[in-house]
Amino acid sequence: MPLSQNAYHHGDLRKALLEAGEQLLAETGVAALSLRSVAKQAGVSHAAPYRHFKSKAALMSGLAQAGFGRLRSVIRMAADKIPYDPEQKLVEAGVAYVHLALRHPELMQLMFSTAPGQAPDMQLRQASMATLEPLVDIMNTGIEAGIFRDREAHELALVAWTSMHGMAMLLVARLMEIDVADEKSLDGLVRSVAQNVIYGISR
Amino acid sequence: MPLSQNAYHHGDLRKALLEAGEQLLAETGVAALSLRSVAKQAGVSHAAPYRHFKSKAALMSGLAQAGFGRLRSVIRMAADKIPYDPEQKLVEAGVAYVHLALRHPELMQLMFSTAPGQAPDMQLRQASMATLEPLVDIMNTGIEAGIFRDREAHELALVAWTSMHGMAMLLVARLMEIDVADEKSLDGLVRSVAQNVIYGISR
DNA sequence: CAACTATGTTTACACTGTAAACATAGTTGA
DNA sequence: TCAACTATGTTTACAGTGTAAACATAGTTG
Repeated sequence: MPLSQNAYHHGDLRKALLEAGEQLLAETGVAALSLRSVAKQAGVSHAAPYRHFKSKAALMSGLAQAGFGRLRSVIRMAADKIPYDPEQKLVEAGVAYVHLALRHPELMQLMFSTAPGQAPDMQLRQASMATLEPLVDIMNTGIEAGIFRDREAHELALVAWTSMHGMAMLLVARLMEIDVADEKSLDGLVRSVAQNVIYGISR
Repeated sequence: MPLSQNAYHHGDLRKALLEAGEQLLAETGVAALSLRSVAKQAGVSHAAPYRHFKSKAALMSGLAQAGFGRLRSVIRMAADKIPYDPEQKLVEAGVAYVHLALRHPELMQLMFSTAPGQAPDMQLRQASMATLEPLVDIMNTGIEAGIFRDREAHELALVAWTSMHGMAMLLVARLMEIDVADEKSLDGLVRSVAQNVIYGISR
């Protein structure tokens, strides 16, 4: 039995470690997320992770990449729910962005706290920039429909991304004076900011 | 000599620790910033900081507060340089925000990485929200001058803050495809985003 | 000047990331 | 077939971490 799990060889420890890390991240927070605790959660010795990740940072990067995947997917799903209206697509994308951030604050912090001032590894960078894709798509349809100003879609998408991201991170850090648990007022804030962004990019 | 420095009692160890922390933060990065290294840098034993900060987190919070003070001051100075034009004030505030972030990426990361999902201590929260004040002032003058839309200044300031902040943090994390060292293109990006924000809040 | 308080140091402990030496299982080539 | 090899685990070791407790010293106050 080559790929099965037995006492010694795990089967797919890499995936198991990422899952264990994700769970511990949500439960205990990013500060308490140690390599050793992840290994224990996955049921292996504390040095086993080094066969699949060259350092703790590499494991973290793996978790962050998965997070970016989910973020992009959530944004795209939110936009796809609205069939035609690009403005409404943008609003819903913003709401989805903020909601995901507040449901997984620890993951969000991890994703965007690459060692500051030094480049993240290429895979992580690629995963993060993929976040922009759904926004660029929205902008393109909006531009073609004559709703948004005729600039490069990338430029307009950046405006949307920066403000969504800033809002999400300030909310996660509890640095804005708003009760995050009150979904009514939270969504109101998001829609207000999103609407102002739309004003800015509409013709 | 009551307040002098002698072999045993330091004089003002609290301030010395904050200064040592600030220096080490810039030099070695937030990941390598340990309580013990700060104590050593300040020339005291590794447990001495506990007489002035109840935990490492409290020291970090102190550093973050000082950072918020600098951020607010930099924003205000940038806005004050422009005498009349509120739009231009806003652009310069954005440029200043991003420049400070890129000159002190480690500090920035520290300031906005409060343990996610749980409220920061009141002093830190207060310090962070004071960042909004210069922006609110700009909005008020813009609204009174009939340049910006007649909404609550706070609402408009939030739009500006979120997008400035998002851009700054994405740049610090090196998650945007732009050469941060190239000041020309960096400022171009900032001004582009700022201009779009202004479109959005202008009447 | 005795008691008290503030502010340091020393010692101790459990935990961390990581490297090195070792063990075991699966794969491969003569 | 089975010996060599590789992949993937474990164990042991080490320096560094945050923090608590016991202790030491200086400044302040009755």
